[in-house]
Amino acid sequence: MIQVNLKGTLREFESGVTVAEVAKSVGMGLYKAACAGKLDGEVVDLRTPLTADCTLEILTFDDPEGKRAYWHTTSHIMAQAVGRLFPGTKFAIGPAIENGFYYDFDLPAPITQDDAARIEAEMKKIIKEDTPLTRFLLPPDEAKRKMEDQPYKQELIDEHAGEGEDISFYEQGDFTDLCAGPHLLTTGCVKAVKVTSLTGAYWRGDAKNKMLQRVYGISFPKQSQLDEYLAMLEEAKKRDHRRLGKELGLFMLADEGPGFPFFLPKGMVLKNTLLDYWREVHKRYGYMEISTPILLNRELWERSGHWEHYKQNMYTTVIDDVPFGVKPMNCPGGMLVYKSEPHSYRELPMRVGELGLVHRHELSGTLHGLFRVRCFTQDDAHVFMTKDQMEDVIHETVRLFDEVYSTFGLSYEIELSTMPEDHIGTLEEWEYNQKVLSDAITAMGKTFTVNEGDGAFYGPKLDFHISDCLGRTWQCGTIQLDSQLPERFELEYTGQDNQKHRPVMIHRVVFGSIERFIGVITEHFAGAFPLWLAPVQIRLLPIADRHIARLEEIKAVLEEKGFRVELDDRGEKIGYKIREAQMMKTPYMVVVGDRDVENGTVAIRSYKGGDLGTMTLDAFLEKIVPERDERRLPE
RNA sequence: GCUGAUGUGGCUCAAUGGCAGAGCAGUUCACUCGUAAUGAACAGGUUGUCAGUUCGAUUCUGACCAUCAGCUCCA
Repeated sequence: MIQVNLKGTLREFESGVTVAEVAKSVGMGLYKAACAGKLDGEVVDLRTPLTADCTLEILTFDDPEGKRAYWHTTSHIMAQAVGRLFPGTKFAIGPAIENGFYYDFDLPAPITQDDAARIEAEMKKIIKEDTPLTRFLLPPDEAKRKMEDQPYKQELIDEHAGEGEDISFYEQGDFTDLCAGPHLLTTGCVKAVKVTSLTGAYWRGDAKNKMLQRVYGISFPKQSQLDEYLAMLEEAKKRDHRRLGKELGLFMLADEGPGFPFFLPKGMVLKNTLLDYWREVHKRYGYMEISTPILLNRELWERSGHWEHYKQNMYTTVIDDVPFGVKPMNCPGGMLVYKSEPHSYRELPMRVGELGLVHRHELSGTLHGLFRVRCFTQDDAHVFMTKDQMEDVIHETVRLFDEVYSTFGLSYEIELSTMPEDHIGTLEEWEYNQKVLSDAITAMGKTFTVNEGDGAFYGPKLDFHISDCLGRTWQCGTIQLDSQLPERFELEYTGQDNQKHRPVMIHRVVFGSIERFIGVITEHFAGAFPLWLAPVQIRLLPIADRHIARLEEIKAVLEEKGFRVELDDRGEKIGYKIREAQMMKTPYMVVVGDRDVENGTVAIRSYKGGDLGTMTLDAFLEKIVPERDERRLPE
């Protein structure tokens, strides 16, 4: 007999009892919902036998690991369905992902959108068949024989062969796949499924390899959960910044300049308001501001290393027979500014900001609204410092990030990106700088994940991925630690000891790119910006033409207080004007009719709250001035 | 860049190998109205571009351009 600790309760079982059987003993509900087990902290398959005293937790769809097992099983069901519908299919891989799963196939012929419906129907059939999944192990050579007509599986087996362990397989009826698991017990445990999209994807994610067909899907234990998920996708579609950007008149893109956004008057108000805010914050944190040229000669880019490591993304031209590069980053210009005069240790840390317009030739297929463009404004800054100021400067920078992001109600996750293959500097320098970054962030009580090999070519970086209200994440801020450029540009400061020393520096952006940030907050707020950001803050709506004069007086008062106001003097009914102001997501509407002119009042309507009733203009101002000045978020 | 899809007035979308249509938006006129669409009239298109097939192409074919879903890449 063995003792199993189930959520603090000790239970006795025969040795060899499986995780699934333990779940069954607790109750059918948990047995049916079980996706995997957590045995002494390790995720295991439901078929795993228990042979010693242990602590066990039954994982369901509500646990992240249980969800993975659920989706992974659904991906096997999809593979089985595709195998049945398209004989001769070669199977690649089919993992669970953040939202659902995919499976990559090498198909005899390309599949179309109609096939997606057929695959989904076949999957439902397999679910109905309720076939058990069984698990078995084979040594590598036998595994290869079992998968002899599957070239991609052969490659995967070869990779595992070196580890000297047997290969784990799962089988469900007419479909077998090598897989470490864990998996559900039968195909019938999966309830609601949906094939979400079809696309191409390279084998092993390498553009040199063959492109396979990737089929994405998602599944849930209840139809209602699937419906909810699909409704969430609809909501995300409505919030798409490309759609809202058009509807709200913020920006446009033209065929004549792919990836080069045009800002329209309302978008320009938004952009300038963000930049005003940025300047206010950075001034408070002791930053200076500079501006460096967009075009600089090739010799500079060679010195900075960009010519060697970033040329494929740079636009170039020739002026008076001299080759020039359009800046893809602001740093080299910043280096020249630092070098233009001698510096003392007393000036350090020296914080130099630049709202720099950079151009990068991104691949055409990667362009995406304002999220991925070929020309954007970085809210860049370089902080030059001594080595022993590094930690303080990083802390101060993270505090600045915290302040800015919380102003927008955005939360974030930190990623540490380490040395890429294509880099400058020694391994020792990289490791030292990576440690400085990770220690600094840990000392602040913050956690981070590591993104191996994803640093900039000149140094490691902390990337700030901010998540919007739908839980999607976007990389915006980054702090990059750089000891290479100061070396290459021979930057110096005079120390207390009257000797020349080399400073270190960080590159950092908070918004990342103003363009991307505008896209992110547009989706985050669903276009209904907080009062301080709204391009039009108040719209004035006369009931009839005779009320226009009174609203013109009100307009003058509001504008005098610095508000952005529009008067809708068209000869339309009040309902029509309100509808339009609502659709433009205008925070406040001021309605004036006979009653208001007589009583000296205004009728206020807010975008979020509807009709707020009648008040004096002063009372209205008392409400909205602090709302704007404190940059309050919408409720 | 790669794989697949798409491209019709400002927007959303119809239709067809034989004169391209609707709603919204726009303009004009009437209405002067109290919290999400007043009515009428008018105007608006070389169907992404360039070739080809055809008596005739917006429709079929090809190339290119752009966009979309992903891959790769990235602020």
